[in-house]
Amino acid sequence: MKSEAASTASAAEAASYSISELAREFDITTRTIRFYEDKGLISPARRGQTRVYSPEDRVRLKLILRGKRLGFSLDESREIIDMYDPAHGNVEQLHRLLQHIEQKRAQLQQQLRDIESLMGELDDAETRARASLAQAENK
Amino acid sequence: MKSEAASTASAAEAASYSISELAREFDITTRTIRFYEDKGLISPARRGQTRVYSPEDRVRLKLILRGKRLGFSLDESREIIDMYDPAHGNVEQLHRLLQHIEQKRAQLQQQLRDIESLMGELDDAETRARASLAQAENK
DNA sequence: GCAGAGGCTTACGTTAACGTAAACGTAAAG
DNA sequence: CTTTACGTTTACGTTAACGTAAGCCTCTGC
Repeated sequence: MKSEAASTASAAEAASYSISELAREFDITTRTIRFYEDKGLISPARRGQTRVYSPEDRVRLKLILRGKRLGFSLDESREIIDMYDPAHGNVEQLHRLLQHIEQKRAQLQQQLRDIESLMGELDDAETRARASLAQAENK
Repeated sequence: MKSEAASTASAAEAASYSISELAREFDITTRTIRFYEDKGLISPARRGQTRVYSPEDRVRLKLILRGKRLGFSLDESREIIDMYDPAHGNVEQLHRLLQHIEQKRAQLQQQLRDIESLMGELDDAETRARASLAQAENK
């Protein structure tokens, strides 16, 4: 039997991760992970002094990093993560949440358009570059 | 006859823009535009001291802002803009350019995947929020 | 002739997102 | 028993991307 995930030994003991394990997996530094905790984006458990990360913590980290790839600030990523929580109390807050979701959707749609046009331009640039290359070779 | 674009009077006099015109159009400050110039992203002409922006300058500005929406740094945007220039000299540079284009494409594809998943999660979040709302209303 | 309305330069200030380093604790390995 | 590996806190440093403000031209309308 192959060794299991990271720290789980036998049955269903809910895997946990050390800070350096996560750092390695996502190619970031431990400093970065602690920084995110400082900013209130993750709240790992503690065994004594040492941080112990749950699978949920790991998912949060993933969401943060995905946000980064999309150019989101940590505050924006926090907002998005909060949309996931079942913690939205009253009706007014729910309405605000829905508005917020709509805004994010609009932003993502703009990004889609931006990517589409940029992709086209990259195609053009490649075509021109290949043309220049061809001309350079048989000159 | 309706008044033409910004500063062009009669025939084909190649429109030009003042810094504040561009600032208004793109909803940024003049400081920001000058900052981009400082960083070598735009190089407007001068009439005396005053900056005079051509349509090409305006396009560059647009590209920078699109880059920002995609989370690019100014350096990255500069690289992308440079891909457009017909200034790639020798063969080696052309090969590097092609590699660069491929990298950007890969990055954009990752962003596409990220947007897709985030969109799906926004849908889920909306569904849950609407469910909570419905339950709150007929409780 | 002077008050605005722009425009310019120079320069210090600010925020986000970490980097870097010091100084210390602890547990397993040789 | 002392490396070695990993963990912790605290704190100052750094870079990008502007914001903000001061001080100074210059043209246009009244």
